Amino acid sequence: MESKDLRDAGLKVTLPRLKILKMLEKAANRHLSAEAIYKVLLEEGEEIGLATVYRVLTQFESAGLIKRHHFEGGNSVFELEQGEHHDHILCIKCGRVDEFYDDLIEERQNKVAEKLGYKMTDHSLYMYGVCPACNA
Amino acid sequence: MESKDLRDAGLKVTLPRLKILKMLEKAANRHLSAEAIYKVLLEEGEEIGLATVYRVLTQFESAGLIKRHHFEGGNSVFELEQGEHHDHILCIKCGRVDEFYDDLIEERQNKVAEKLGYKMTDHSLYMYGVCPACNA
DNA sequence: ATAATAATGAGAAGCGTTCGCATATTATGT
DNA sequence: ACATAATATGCGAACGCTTCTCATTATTAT
Ligand SMILES: [Mn+2]
Ligand SMILES: [Mn+2]
Ligand SMILES: [Zn+2]
Ligand SMILES: [Zn+2]
Repeated sequence: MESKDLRDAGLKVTLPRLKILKMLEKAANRHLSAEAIYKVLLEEGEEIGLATVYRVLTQFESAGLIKRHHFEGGNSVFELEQGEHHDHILCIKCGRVDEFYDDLIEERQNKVAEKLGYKMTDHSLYMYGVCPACNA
Repeated sequence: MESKDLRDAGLKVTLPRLKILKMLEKAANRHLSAEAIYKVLLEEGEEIGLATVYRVLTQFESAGLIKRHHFEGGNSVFELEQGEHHDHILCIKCGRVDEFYDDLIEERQNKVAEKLGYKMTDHSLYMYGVCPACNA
């Protein structure tokens, strides 16, 4: 239940927060922009402001409920945090996003950071290309 | 000589282009923002507009003379293209940028793209952490 | 030199995002 | 349930980075 998730995160249970969280859980596309979320809510007849969407998403991020990504070209996208880390590959033709996880890449990243004397806190790996469908 | 580089790229040889290219070649910091380049040129007494800096950098990028990076947090940075691809690790405390290249990571990326049926055109890998100096 | 062509600087505009504030909603204690 | 305190909301203005517009100036080809 979404209300519990919000309370656990120390956030008041409000309509905008419930709607946004539900949308991130049910959306066909796992990766949504603030603008996209805002538009869908408007179309569903909600009275919501774009500033609220941004505010709530930032709060969700701080609370660890969602993750923010900076894909190439403009705006941020958000996805539900579901424990397992993964990286992304994007189609430059149709915008499709696929997820992957590669143990060896993760391991080598740690090795590189260690060799350079860094204490790594985060990393982002984005790959860009043409997806199978767009190759036909 | 910079004039030749510009002509080879099909660009007219102008003062702003020469200055910017020279700065990218001589700068202590390999990774410069448009704003940073602009400020230095102003301090050196040049009459230049920020719009020109942005325009020229975009042209250099199209001509393959430089590479643009979108590091976390705000503005793009540019560096001279010198043949060998590399990735970056950034210090979140002092902003230091280190470069690295890992054969195994590159290879695994290709494997991942292949498995997912993508024709990869590009990738960006940024790692974030605390550098050796900032750990002391 | 001249004419044709392209680049420049200045400021306005664009875009995604955040801020400020008066109003509305939620949580708390009775 | 009700009053109260605390917090969140929607709106519009403002922000920071980047691109555009356009009259002026510089570069190239003749
Ligand atoms: Mn994802
Ligand atoms: Mn570099
Ligand atoms: Zn595609
Ligand atoms: Zn550092």
